[in-house]
Amino acid sequence: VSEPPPRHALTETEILDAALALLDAGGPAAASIRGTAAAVGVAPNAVYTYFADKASLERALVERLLDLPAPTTRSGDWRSEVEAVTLELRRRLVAHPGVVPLLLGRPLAGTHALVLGERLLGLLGEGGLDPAAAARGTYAIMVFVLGSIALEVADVPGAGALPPETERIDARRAALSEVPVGAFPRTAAAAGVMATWVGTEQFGWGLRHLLDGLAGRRP
Amino acid sequence: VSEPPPRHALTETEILDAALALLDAGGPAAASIRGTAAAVGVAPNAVYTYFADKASLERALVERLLDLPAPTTRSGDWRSEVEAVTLELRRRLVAHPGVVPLLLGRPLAGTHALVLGERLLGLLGEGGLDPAAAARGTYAIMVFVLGSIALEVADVPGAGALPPETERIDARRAALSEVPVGAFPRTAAAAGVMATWVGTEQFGWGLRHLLDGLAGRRP
DNA sequence: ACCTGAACACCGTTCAAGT
DNA sequence: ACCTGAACACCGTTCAAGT
Repeated sequence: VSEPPPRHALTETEILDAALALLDAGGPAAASIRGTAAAVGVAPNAVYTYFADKASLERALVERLLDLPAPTTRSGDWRSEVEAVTLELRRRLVAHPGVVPLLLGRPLAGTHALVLGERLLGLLGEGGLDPAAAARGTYAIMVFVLGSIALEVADVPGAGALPPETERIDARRAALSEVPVGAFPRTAAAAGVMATWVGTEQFGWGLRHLLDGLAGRRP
Repeated sequence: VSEPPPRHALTETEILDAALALLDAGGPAAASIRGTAAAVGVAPNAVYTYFADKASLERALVERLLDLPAPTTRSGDWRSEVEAVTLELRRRLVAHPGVVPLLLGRPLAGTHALVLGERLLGLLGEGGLDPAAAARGTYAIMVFVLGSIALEVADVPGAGALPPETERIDARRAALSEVPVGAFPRTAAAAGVMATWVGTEQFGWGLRHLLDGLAGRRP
């Protein structure tokens, strides 16, 4: 006799999709086990059939976001290639701000983090860095990328998705305009420049200068 | 007639001390309002006399940790001065790993963050960077410092304080030794170097190379 | 194998009441 | 002004039970 089909043909992907949607809509706290279960239409404890605990679900969510597409074409030299791969990583994470705290809260130990590290190691080797410097340089680049993303996502007040860049620039400008000029003259003077540091431009500027330093080359 | 003294002469500092102690002992989740209240011997809702909500308490905790001692002596040129101030910031944050997620989760908008930014702006100005480059460079340095701290703290598995460096190096070595050599040849080859990247040394290495790049100077 | 109902031990926060 | 008791609406997780 054949078995009756299960009432819910639930999959891990379905659960992760629901959790990510909640995260995007409501911020880091929104992706509760109970909320995710409700979103896919099961009882809270049904989630434990697929994930051992909440940490496992979060790990899977992060891992999926770090699964960058394999590079197909070379855009240029090793420097622009490093820029391309880190920009893609940044784009993905900034698109899902709620996942960023989950990424920053646990070790960068997954398969896709290894893939990324291996790729950066190869590119820095191409750049003429000896193996030790390439390894340390790879770590420094990851530090810069994750730090950029952390600061960018932290700047968004509410939960959910990042507002468009023009709004974020206006918000920064408003915040910086309240810096007391007497106590912070340099900050106040630089406020105009600093307000526009939203998005990929400031990221690219800093990364290129870091690569300059790693390559021992004048910017 | 004189008023009777309050039963508990509670202060904000007392509450923050208790919350920090819980954070250091039990990790980010340990500093609950209820736990903190119990630690100082009051009912949970008594905390709301001093802090509007949990976010306010966390903000105060972060702000207190960013209150770096004012520089008294100049250690050398602008580069070593940048290194000194960021090392001090890193030292403080790494000493209280539980606070790091709280710092990374909200905008860097407090008074002490402004003080730090103003100081870095001045130092980069000394280094000959024009105001715009000094402003962008300051942001890049903050990105690198916070990224370093995030990665370092995230690498610690359990809650509470960071274990001694020798233990952390052993743990990294063990984790890296399990990287499949076939799929990740460069990572496996560099595992020996990478295992020892705990602590201030790798931080200083990366920071100096970033400053090299910002200053347009060969390392 | 997969799901549910019910429960346990927690949360942050609010409100009315006490001193 | 400051604190408490009690309650509300949440959590993650476990366990026994159902199919």
